[in-house]
Amino acid sequence: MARAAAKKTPTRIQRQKTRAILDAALEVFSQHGFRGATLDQIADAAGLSKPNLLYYFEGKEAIHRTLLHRLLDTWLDPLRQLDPAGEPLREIRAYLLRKLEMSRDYPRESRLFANEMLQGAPRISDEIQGELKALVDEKAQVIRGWVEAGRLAPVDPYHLIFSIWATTQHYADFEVQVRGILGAGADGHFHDAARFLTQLYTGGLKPPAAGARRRP
Amino acid sequence: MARAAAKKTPTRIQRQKTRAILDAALEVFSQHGFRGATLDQIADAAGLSKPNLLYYFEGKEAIHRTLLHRLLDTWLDPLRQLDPAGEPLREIRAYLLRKLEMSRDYPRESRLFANEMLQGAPRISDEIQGELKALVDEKAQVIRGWVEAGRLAPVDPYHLIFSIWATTQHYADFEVQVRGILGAGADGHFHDAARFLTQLYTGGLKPPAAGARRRP
DNA sequence: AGTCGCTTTGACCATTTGGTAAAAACCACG
DNA sequence: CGTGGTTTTTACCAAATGGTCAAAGCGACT
Repeated sequence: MARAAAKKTPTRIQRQKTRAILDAALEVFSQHGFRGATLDQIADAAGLSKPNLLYYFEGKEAIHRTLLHRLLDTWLDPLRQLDPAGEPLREIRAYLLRKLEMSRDYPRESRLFANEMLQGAPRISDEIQGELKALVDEKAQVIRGWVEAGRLAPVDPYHLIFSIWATTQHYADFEVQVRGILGAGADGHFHDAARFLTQLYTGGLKPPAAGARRRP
Repeated sequence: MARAAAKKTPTRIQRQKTRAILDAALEVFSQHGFRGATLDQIADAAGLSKPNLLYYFEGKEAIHRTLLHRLLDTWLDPLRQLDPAGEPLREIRAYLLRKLEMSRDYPRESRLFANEMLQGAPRISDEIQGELKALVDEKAQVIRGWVEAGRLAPVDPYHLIFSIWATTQHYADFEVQVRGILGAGADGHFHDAARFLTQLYTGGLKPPAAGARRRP
């Protein structure tokens, strides 16, 4: 009994099917949430029969858990790259843009994560209070350092990070709303979002001084 | 057969039970999503039996639909109050704070809405492209006017609104994450959030000019 | 007190859904 | 080409779930 659980070198077919299943599951889970998704849907999307699906994974939970674990790593990458040695504003802007790109390129992952958070993170609360918190604490320290050195306006590092998460992930998680309001037009809105957010974080909304309009 | 559907004046009991049901349903739907919620859970939370529950509502969908419809109205109120005659920055800040308060005081509503968006808004896509879009278009026009009058930095009105939604609702929708990172301490973080967001939208992150630290 | 209409209950159903068992089909490798 | 392990399928379950129905209970008003 090989049963995917085994740690032996996986067969070509095993790797192949496992990937297909995870991809299908990501699609389904991210759209319907854990309970809303059914094994039949996933099996169908993966092009397998339900029992066949269960040959590769222990059960529904196992698939979901696997997805979530893999996701967290990718998800935190942009923040990991925040360079303490870099120029503060530039670093933050770069981080923001990386996150925005992730929302554009991996909306399903974003929604999977959002779903889990909404339900109270019953399946990854450990990672949140562990891995995630550790990284955020570390980077918050970096930002605090910048503030104390007078290289950044005196802001709360944690809420700064939250706001970046919120604004960027919004474009993936609330995509229907965004499209519904902007019109179903091409995805050009990601470009506009990048421009807007850059300006917001850099300069705020204060109007340019009265006499100085057009070219500073 | 009275069946709550009837438009006649509702009985005292009818009003009372209907309220209890909707409140219970809000609790359950907002935490588990539409498919994740069960009639038994809702009936239980409302203190009724399942058949009794179904005496007041046509079915699961009907309850959900009712909640969503009522919600939308409350939800858009803060934006409706944005006053075209007010001072731009002050108006936007006030709007932001109103939204933040809603996240603090009505997190369940926020999550219900978020859940629906995540699933692709299958049950309120009409309202989004209708009522909601109309209001947003109107207020975006107001903001655009402020920009053109040079009373506000030249920003995209739509993305400005999106960012306000995102940052404020984040505190309700991702509450577990926020608490997990900040520590389960008192809800003081809403105060900090208000302070941070005010600063972000007003002045951005640029550090104060070198010589000018402490008192402008 | 009696009665008519609103409210509640208990017993049931049909479907859906996560999951299992065992046989059949397949495939790589000697 | 046969054989041992890997995959896949067919046939089933038991539990959960949305929903129905008819009978019983209750309450307000005459």
